[in-house]
Amino acid sequence: MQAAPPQHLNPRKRPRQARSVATVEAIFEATIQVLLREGIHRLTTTRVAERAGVSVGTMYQYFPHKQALLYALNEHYLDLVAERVEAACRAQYGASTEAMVEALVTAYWQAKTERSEVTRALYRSAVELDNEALIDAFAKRMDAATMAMLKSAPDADYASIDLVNVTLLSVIFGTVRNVFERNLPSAQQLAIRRQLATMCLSYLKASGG
Amino acid sequence: MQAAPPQHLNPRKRPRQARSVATVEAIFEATIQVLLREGIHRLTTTRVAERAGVSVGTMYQYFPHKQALLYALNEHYLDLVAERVEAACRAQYGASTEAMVEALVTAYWQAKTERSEVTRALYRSAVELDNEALIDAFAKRMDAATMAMLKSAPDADYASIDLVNVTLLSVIFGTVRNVFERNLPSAQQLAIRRQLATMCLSYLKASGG
DNA sequence: TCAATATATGAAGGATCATTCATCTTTGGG
DNA sequence: CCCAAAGATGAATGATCCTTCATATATTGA
Repeated sequence: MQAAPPQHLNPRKRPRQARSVATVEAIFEATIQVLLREGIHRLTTTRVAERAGVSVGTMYQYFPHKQALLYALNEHYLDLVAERVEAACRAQYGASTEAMVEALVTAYWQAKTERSEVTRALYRSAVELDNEALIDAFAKRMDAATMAMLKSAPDADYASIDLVNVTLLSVIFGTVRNVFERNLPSAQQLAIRRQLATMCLSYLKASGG
Repeated sequence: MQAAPPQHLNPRKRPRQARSVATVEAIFEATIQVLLREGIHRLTTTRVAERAGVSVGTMYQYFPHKQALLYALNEHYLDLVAERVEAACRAQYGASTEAMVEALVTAYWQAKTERSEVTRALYRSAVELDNEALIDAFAKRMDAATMAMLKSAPDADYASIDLVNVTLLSVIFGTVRNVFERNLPSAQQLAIRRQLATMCLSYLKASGG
């Protein structure tokens, strides 16, 4: 995610020695842990530092403030998700519409639910964070990835591919989050996921796929 | 929303005189205002009281603590949304599948986006709030409302209506939220809404509607 | 009109937190 | 081996907040 972060959210300095690289990693990990175990209103710089096994001061060497830490964390996470979806899309170039939809739904769903507590924690950390730039960049990346995939379909000819594409993504991303947040039994989650894929496929077919 | 709130979130006492009814209303309104103008991390009991034109002490006569206030606020809001969707569903008993889907998508979409800043503010207020009971109750109400509507269709016979119904709701609710949060231009929002209705309709048709 | 009850006040207590900075320790290239 | 730069420390500061309670005012039914 190379969205230029809002000025004030820039990291303070980059780790140069192996020691500090480890420190920064520990801080990220600790942030997730605290978020998970204590919730966002108990996510304290001191607590994070403590769990990371460093002192508060150290944290402030790399992040100018708490928000910057959370920003960086979200950036990292979205990057992982984006990469996985992109890879899944690339793998389907020239494939059938059916394979494309299946791959897209599966890739996104898994990326989000594999470590669902972490995902949940990050959703929470993002509230009240100026991360519009992050979300935008993510959306654009996903848009480009799926668009390229759809265009490579040998048997498809969409009337308005932009609209079809943005709809597809909105529906998939939205549904995943909704199911995810309702914390339904996993059997039901799986069933819905299948239905979703079916629904998207018939939508694409009807739209020229 | 009659979900028994977690014990600790119960309101402290009910307003009995006209005066205090007005006070409670003012507090609700003020909470939304503060949430809107200042964000959740500046949502302070003092600030809310100030904006409501009462003293902090007064707030604590009706809400045992901040969380209880936010809980009550969300309860109120979800109630409004639920009522509107229920009414929309009731109005379509016996109608065509097409009319049903259109009505459902429109009702929910409008309920959420009509005062979109308020919706956004409430989404934020709900984070880090023990409102699972609220969400569950809301989901159940919606489930019942749409299920009754679908069953009343003269021309439909769904293989597994439970799954179809829960999928439909997940997709609609999820998509609305996704589009909503991405803050797309309203022309595009409208276009996606139309696509969504189309998509749901073809899904229902294919499922036996 | 007059208690009894309901409602409102807001200063003060107690707690938590984000952030800084003077000081100390470690690292790695020469 | 040495030292300049990098990294780490954590007590202290200043600010903000939630919540309480002793006190004051308003309302209502009799």
